[in-house]
Amino acid sequence: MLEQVYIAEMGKYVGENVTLKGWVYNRRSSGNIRFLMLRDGTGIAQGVISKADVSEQTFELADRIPQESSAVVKGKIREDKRAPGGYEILVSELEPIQIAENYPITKKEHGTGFLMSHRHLWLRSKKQLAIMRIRNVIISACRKFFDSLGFLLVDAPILTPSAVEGTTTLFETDYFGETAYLSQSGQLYMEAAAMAFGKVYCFGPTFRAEKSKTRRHITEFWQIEPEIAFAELDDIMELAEKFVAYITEQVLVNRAEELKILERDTGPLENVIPPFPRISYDEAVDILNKEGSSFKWGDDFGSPEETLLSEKFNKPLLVHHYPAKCKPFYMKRDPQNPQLALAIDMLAPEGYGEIIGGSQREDDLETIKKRIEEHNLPQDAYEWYLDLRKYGSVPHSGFGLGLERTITWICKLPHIREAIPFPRLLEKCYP
RNA sequence: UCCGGCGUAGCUCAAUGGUAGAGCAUCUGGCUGUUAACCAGAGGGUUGUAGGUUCAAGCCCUACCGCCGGAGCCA
Repeated sequence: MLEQVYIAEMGKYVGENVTLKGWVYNRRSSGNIRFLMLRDGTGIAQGVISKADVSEQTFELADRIPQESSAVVKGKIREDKRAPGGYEILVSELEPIQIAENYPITKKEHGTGFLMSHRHLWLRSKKQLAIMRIRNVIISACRKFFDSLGFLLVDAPILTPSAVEGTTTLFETDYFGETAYLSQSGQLYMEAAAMAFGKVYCFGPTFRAEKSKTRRHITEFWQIEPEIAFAELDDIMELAEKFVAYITEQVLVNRAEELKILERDTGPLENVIPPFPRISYDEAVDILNKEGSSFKWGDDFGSPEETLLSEKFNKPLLVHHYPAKCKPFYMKRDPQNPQLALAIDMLAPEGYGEIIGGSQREDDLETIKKRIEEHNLPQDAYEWYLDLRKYGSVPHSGFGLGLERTITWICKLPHIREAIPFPRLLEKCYP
């Protein structure tokens, strides 16, 4: 019985001889006993090598095999309280696959610049694995949530002919002699899809060439964007609440171990239960001014304002009815007050800022034509978009959730760059 | 793009303007249950680059490059 067993499953094989395959994470020794920590992506196992049990070469190898060497280990599994994880393998054979060169990431601390330039290796460490496992649960939760509500997943194109906003923040690329742009949102296409299928969402990478150099920005990030025909602002506020609560719950239920590795205090996450506080932009401005901020009505919130606001509440915060002038052309104006847009943002707690942005969309043909003009956008690029208002236009609404910002908050990471396997940052595209 | 901080051993950091050090990693040896093991020893440096001030510069000045943080920007 010598087939490969994954470390996470070790406990099922107590007393049996098994084969583990993995990489040397660390090794320790004491006299005639050697301890080899082996990782395989599912966990870390302690291998015990006693001088009496193995050949001289194997014992010698166990003492010298460098960190991150790949190896096949055979031996008997047993339970032992002294082993991290409660189980260990009594090694009878140790077969190296490749002897690693000097591994640059050592057991002591490293600076961020160094780690980022070794991102391909940094991913092997415990915390990075924990983050990626949480990311995976969040992605599954997003899909499960919308699928279970009868939404249709519709993939938006990544190469697009036009900009949703201006053209300053787009990555440009040559498209057979024409200019194409990397998508910064699937939203306009989701509006078309919603008119076709009712309730839809897309889930894919989006790109922004902004020269933003903050802990909240990467140039390539993933968004989940639902769009719903006949839905109004209140409907998507409720949906956004349930959505974020579901994601949080899924992480708490399925990734308790990983949250512990990240030393994440789960108290604030357990509190993420609807209803969330909802305040209007006007009320938000009042709060800011009361806190001594010199923020003026009509401006959009920057990071300091978002942080200040979200720290006033112990749940995600919904802010609605923003001034129309700081929001994009497709948002519907409030019929009660045309100065305002029917827009919402959700700010994550603990100072993590905006994780959701959404709105009810403008559904009147003449109004949206006027908006396109006002924003100096090329009308011909939006002909197909205007068609949606010509053929059975209905009220509709949607929002986008930034995946990496959500991960950053749930894991309480110091910077968004750790929330994605290979972050693309301002002027940095390596590895 | 702007503001601030920092660039010293493979890594993380020390070093009044006066002989460049420590921990980890590496190498050698020791230790029969280690938990980022520990103990002893060894090797490892054109102090980011280019100028300048000074009897003397890792340290002071200028420029450039790089990294970090923040702002602006940002469905």
